[in-house]
Amino acid sequence: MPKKKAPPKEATADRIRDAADELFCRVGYDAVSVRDIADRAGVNKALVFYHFTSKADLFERVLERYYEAHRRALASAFEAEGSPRERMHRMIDAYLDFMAENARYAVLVQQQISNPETHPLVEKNLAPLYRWIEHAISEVAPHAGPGGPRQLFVTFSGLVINYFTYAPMLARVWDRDPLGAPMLEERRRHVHWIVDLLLDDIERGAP
Amino acid sequence: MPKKKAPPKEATADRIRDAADELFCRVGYDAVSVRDIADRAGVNKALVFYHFTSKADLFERVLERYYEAHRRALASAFEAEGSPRERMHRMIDAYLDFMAENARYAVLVQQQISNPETHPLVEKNLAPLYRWIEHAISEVAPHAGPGGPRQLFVTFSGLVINYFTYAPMLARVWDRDPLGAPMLEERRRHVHWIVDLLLDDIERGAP
DNA sequence: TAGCAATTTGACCGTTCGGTCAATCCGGGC
DNA sequence: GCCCGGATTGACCGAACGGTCAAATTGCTA
Repeated sequence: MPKKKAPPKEATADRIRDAADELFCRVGYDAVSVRDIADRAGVNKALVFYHFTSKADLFERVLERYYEAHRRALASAFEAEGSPRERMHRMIDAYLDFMAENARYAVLVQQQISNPETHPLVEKNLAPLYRWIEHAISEVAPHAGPGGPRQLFVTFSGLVINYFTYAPMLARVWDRDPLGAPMLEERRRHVHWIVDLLLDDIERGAP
Repeated sequence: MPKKKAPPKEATADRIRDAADELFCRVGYDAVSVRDIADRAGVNKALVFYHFTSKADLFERVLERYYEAHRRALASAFEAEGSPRERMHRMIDAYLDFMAENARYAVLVQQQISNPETHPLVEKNLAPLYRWIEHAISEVAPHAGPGGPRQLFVTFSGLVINYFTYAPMLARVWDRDPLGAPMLEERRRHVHWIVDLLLDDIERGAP
């Protein structure tokens, strides 16, 4: 019975990557040391460099998993049947669900986008995803200009992701947990309300 | 003739703070060393610790200047005369102008908000500002719920600030400079278009 | 010109960083 | 029992970090 020769071996690399995931998301890339990651994973620091070539490589692996999950969530929501407007609403729901499940990802992606040092990674992973979203939006808002897909992409994306990046501060300003079910539902209804208002006005021939 | 005894002395601390400003905004707090700051300011590293008690203190000074300018820009725009809707539009214009002039501030503020380590600073500087904005919004959208000031605050704020945090990536995805005058104007019209649509629907008694 | 205080400097400190390496551990096939 | 290759370890490296300090410089007043 030729068993897999590495039942716990893959699990070790996974544990390291999971530990890195949580720490990177919580305090950012620079503020986390490889020692921190190894400690949290319960392994020797040198083992991190056995399974990953460098700290930057480990970071890329963490990001790639998120990017791929992000892309799959949006694509499956948008590519199913229904009117363009229905598919847009479904895509926004999928984006909200994905962010609610991976709240820490919002911080990582904002860090990535705004840091010029990591732009090769952004170009490889995020830019194609965002080109695809902009294309999807152009199905419901075909015209260029202030109401066109270029601006709507930033707006729709910000409506969702900004809520999660603001969440730590909102928890202090409000008296309720912004990531709890009631507030998430309120946000969801808010975003859909806006999307419908914008699409209504665009169908009406504006602006 | 009793001159000021420090014509270039204040300028030294200012040069250090300006150098720190640019570097912190460009690559973030952790990725900048005190040596980098001193080199860019053209002074000895020890001089940084003569004028500021620590690297963290220097960072706070940089942030405070932005927070204060941010607060003044919004307050003067909103507190002048006009209907609530006019004042809301003016406030958004002031926010856009402020961000266009201090594009790097958007990155710093997002970093601050999403990093739990710096929450004492956020509580002291940002939270009061954001409480004030939410109160201002409640003048034009008094009702709670999905169309209420709580959600509108996140939305309006994100409509503006997210454009600037995304700018480095948008410059790669689009073929035009998102911070150039034409695209900034397109964004401005886009945001005002949305604000009017939302306020129209709220006045109509929704949602 | 002497003296004093504020400013500026270079040399230095202990710590932590990312990364390397030889040595050890361990389970499966002969 | 032995060996072998992948997995794991502790010890170690040079570099860079934030921060300190005594000494030197500067500019003003007497």
